[in-house]
Amino acid sequence: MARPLADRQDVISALAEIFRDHGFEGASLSTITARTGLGKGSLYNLFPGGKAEMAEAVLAHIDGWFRTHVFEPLDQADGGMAAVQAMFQATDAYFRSGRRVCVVGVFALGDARDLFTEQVRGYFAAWVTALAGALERAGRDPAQARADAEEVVAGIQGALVLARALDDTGVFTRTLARLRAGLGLA
Amino acid sequence: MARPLADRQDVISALAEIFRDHGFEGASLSTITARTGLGKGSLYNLFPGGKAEMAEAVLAHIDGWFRTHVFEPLDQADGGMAAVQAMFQATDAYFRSGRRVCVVGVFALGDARDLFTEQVRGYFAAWVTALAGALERAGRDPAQARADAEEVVAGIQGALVLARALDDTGVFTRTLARLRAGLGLA
DNA sequence: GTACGACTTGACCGATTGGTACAAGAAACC
DNA sequence: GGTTTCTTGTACCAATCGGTCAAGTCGTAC
Repeated sequence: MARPLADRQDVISALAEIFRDHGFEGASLSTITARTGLGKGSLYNLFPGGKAEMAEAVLAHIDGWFRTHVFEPLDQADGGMAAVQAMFQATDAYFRSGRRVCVVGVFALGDARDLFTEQVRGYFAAWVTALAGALERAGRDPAQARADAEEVVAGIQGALVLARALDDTGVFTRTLARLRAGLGLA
Repeated sequence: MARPLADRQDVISALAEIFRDHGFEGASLSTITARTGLGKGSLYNLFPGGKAEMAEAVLAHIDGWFRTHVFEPLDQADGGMAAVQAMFQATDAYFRSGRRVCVVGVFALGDARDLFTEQVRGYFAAWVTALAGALERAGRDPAQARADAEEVVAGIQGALVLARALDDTGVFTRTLARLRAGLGLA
């Protein structure tokens, strides 16, 4: 146990970018070894479960990030819209205004969904629920709050698809602004 | 040249469903032969370019469908909103209320985007442009029309992601209704 | 300095990938 | 029936896939 355990987090971050760019099937072990700089042995030492465990770690990492930076602030929101505003800012920063794409979204559309059903479902469900809760506390009736929340989350995901397809980050920025405006935010 | 050319269209339709379910990388030739019922020989006879040509044919097929059923009606719209209404209906029918996912969207997020950049870009660009045009003729100023069009197309794509992730077609139906309402439609 | 053990490496494994070659089969004309 | 033309299944190919593992490397403890 000599080693300082090093950089599991760094590896996971690198893996996240790889899965983001190539999807689950598209990320071959050779790409992974090339872009992480680690040999297969090291990878299987860190993730004995292979690619599936790597992807799981990435999903857990993302889930953790969103939980602390997005979901929990929304959960703790009092009746104001500050947390919702903050969510938009965090989202824009995280996705780099549409230059980055959502790994969970990529998995959701691809074959990988069947392997990670629960984590994919959980991520989006948590997001919608947290946002709906905050909107409800801000005065909307429950049904409206949920509908608005779904529209925002779907809008963000769709904007990512469009931004990537058109190779135009403007779409993402504009859509985010429209969604914000739709909730009555400046 | 004896054969009546048979069923290329049928094969393309089957291929579309395969790529829809598995993405480009995920659709292996063995799945394709299994689900189309055709041997490799037949497939390479129909599509000498292999998987790439199959995907291209699928994209072209989809593009054709949307052109005749969505884009052109929008282009020919007079000042009314009937064509926009029709678009929503056609979209809901095509995506089976979210049970089906958008092949072009799947390609856009995955590795395949780099192989089919132009077709992916073209599809979404045509959709946004056609819708924006119809909205503009219905009285919106150009910038607003384009923003609204982007929001609708992004919203649809995002709703597909969400519906698939949550395994809940309700999300798709509700989002479509909200988007319609946002344009002032009943 | 030596022994230990966590970590890394890269050759190697069988399975599967996309793609090719080709012989057998089926359909239309004579 | 014979011939020609096209279509089909299948055996095969090199390359690559995800994954394994024996052979090391190297920092630390003694």
